Amino acid sequence: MMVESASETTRTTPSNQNGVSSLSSHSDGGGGREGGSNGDTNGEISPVDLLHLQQQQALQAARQFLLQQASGLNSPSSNEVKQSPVQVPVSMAMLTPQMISPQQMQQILSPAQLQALLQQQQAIMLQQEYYKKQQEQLHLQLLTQQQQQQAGKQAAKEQIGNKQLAFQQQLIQMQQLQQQHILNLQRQGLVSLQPTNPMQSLQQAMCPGDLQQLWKEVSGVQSAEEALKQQQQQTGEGLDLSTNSTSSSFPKANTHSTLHSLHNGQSNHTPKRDRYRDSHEEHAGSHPLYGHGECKWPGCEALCDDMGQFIKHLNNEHALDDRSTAQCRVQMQVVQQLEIQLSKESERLQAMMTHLHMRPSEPKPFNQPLNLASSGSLLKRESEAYPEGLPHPPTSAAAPITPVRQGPSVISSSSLHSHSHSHSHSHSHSHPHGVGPIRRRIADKFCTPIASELAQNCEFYKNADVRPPFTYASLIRHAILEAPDMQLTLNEIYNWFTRMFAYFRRNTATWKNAVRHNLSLHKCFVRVENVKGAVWTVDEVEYQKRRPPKMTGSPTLVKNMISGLGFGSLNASYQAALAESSLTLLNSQGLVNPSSAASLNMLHGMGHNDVSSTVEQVNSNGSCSPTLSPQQYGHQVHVKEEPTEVEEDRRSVSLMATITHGNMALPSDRDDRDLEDELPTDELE
DNA sequence: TTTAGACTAAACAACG
DNA sequence: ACGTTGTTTAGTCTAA
Repeated sequence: MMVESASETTRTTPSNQNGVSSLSSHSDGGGGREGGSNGDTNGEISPVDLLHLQQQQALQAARQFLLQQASGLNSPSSNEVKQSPVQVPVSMAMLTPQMISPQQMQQILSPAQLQALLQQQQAIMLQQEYYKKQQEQLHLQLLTQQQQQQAGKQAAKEQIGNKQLAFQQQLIQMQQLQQQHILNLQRQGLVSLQPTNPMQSLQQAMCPGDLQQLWKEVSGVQSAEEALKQQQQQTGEGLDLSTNSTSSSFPKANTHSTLHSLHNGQSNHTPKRDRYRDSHEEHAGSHPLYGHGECKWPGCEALCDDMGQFIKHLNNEHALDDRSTAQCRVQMQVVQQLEIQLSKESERLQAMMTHLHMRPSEPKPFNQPLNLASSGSLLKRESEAYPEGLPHPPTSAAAPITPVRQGPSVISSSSLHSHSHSHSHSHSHSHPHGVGPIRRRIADKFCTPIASELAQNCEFYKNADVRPPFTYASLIRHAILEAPDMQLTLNEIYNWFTRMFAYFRRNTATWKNAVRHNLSLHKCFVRVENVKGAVWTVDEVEYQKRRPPKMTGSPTLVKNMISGLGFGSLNASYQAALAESSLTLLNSQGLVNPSSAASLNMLHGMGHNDVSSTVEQVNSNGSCSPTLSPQQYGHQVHVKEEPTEVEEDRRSVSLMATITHGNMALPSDRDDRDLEDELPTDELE
């Protein structure tokens, strides 16, 4: 029967996550918009080969790096990350804002940039070596101190212990610094190849609030240690262990670091050079987090003589706590970014080679990363619908395209999220039922890819009673396109709403009325008489006709949004936007089936020549009138007559949106159909 | 200030 | 008679 607000989720809604408050900081950076940097490679063979080689090198390096990073995620406790008490907000903070820009930035790495990235990775390796050497020195110092201790007996025990503590904390700080530095370099490599300050580029890539939150979690230990170290420096040698354990204002982290240090100290009697002799033991009892005699936990590198000691260390030092959880998240992010970059670069390579009529050396082994396989149903279907027979239309089309008028899809949903929430929140008072109007303009203005946004924040909307920042029309369209046959009955649309959004599990009469109203009002929704009854489909052409071209590619808007997101380099950002648009076009065009090429052309003929609308049109479905079989057309009852209307959400689906489904901080993202069983709402039709 | 889009509310009709 | 589905109109709010 009715979907009578079955589960009135009364959980506290993190409605106002104080994220980025204003997108519209009117700081006109005034940077010149430069065209896409990736020029055509229609030169001779040698540059082409060079490109190819560079791409291959980049892929190889990324692959290796990815493997290293991914192996670090196989921690036994990794599955328990979701137990974080602030699961939804934290995951949101992780997923949404700071993920967008670097990932989309990385799409535009030119071959030269790729090479620079390679060099940076080599630099990372060198710096890792440097850190390791420094750590070794520290270990050696500790070792000599221990020997001195034993020689000097217990007279100066406390004092030496303090020295040891200082060294140990120095060591830990070094490790933390190393981890942080590596992360920074990675992000820097993904975001910008300019040799700027790592933290600066990191901040460019992430929203300040989230950056702060993330690093607050991750570097909690470090900050504690820094405080401790400062304390030590101030008090000289007068800090004893008791003081250490009692005076710290970071009890948890401090306890951890102390244990950590002590543990390191205990295992110090095996110098690093000796550890390499025992490398054969590591293979006896292999553990993904154990290698070369040390703990591979990010930022740890504690020395463990054997597997048993390592297991002990793992259980003691890396148990399920906030710190481990935070580190896990960071590692997850690293892996995600690398995976995304890998897939992007693979695709780019494929496109380049196809464009140059070269045969791929390998049949796209990394074209579909693992996480992509477990993505949302819509995108999964789209990826499954990848036309193998087609000569990969993106390749020839994407490279020459200079999407000058492209709306900044690169900005997309990142900062929109919290903004929209606060927005709808601020207006909910005017509606007695708490059903504030969906702030359509938000999604419209900022070119939110609804698929991306939904894919990213799927779990959030499912659980939090937060109004999604999309119009009813876009939501309905998304629901319909997500359906297996791209058609839904009204009741199924209802169910999709209640399934996907906790917000729509109450005030059913209101929003259902709105859904029906939208279905009837908008010409893009076509009612089709089916065997079982009436179903609703989406007419993509009509849907695309609804958008006004006025906003597309507004330079001031682009600049505002870029500056509002805190991008440091406007040129780089804009190039990223340009390349993003072309790349998303590339990505989504790969999903085009032959029949949709006509609609594509038709759209161009209709004057919708901006890339974004084309991309959305293509990616959302692939055919103009989705899945209308001839007899369905024959039974079509009613075609509404509606003047052209405007609708938001015609952007591209970025692959990264699907990547985030692999986020393990979130519950496994099953198919939507599976979720229907969970909800006590009506599926009884 | 005007205008257009989106939302809410409601009336109404058709249908099972 | 009742609930669902679908259409239509009116009013309000917001942003351009």
